[in-house]
Amino acid sequence: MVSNAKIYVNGDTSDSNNSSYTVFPPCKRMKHDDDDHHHQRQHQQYHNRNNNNSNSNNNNNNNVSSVKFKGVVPQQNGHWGAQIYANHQRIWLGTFKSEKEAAMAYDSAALKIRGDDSQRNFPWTDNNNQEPNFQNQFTKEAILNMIRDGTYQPKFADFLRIQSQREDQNYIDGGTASLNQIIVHGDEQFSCRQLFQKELTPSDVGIVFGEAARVMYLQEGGIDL
DNA sequence: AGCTGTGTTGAA
DNA sequence: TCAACACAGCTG
Repeated sequence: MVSNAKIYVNGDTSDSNNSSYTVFPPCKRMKHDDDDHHHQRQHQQYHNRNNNNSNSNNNNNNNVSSVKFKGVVPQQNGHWGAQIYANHQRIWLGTFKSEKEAAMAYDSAALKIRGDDSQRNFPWTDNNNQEPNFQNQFTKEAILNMIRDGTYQPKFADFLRIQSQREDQNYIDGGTASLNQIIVHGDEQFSCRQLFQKELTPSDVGIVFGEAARVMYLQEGGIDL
């Protein structure tokens, strides 16, 4: 259970603002607050299990939550274990501070073990639909080990980051025409290329367009800082 | 001592 | 296949 996990990119698009947020390694995370449970109720519709016993919401006697995720089991101390079964064996995926993390661990393991049409806890999103491509780089054992040691999510986040940078670069490389596009600003007209060559500082470029544009700036003869 | 993960069992 | 439960054994 050791990692330097920083961001968690899997799953939850019901987050209002973005698709990534700060996390801690498995079993090292802060307690989740109530809005976490709102998300879980939504997901329970997707993962439609236990719909019958709606009165189980009043979990009065013990630490077992009313919201059940597939492959997630409560631990004595309030933590959550994740597990998946394959060929008559339980594969333990680790323990987590929140049900949601454990449920995400299950989804990632299920994707590798059972494929992308397996039943999962969270729906597919723009982010996690790249997950099969990410997983194809690794063996099943490697994926499971990453899930267990907490490095899976940060590595997947790196994968997504690199992917989006490549897309940015492709846009610039293949976008010569758009560089020559004329922009009208007041009485003045200039091309996008002129903007690159004359108007922007490296920091401007970095802020507005990110790393890919910084490379473009350097290719155009800009000076790196 | 606290926690993790395995052993086991019964339900689906 | 799956989760509930108990607890052995590991770790800090």
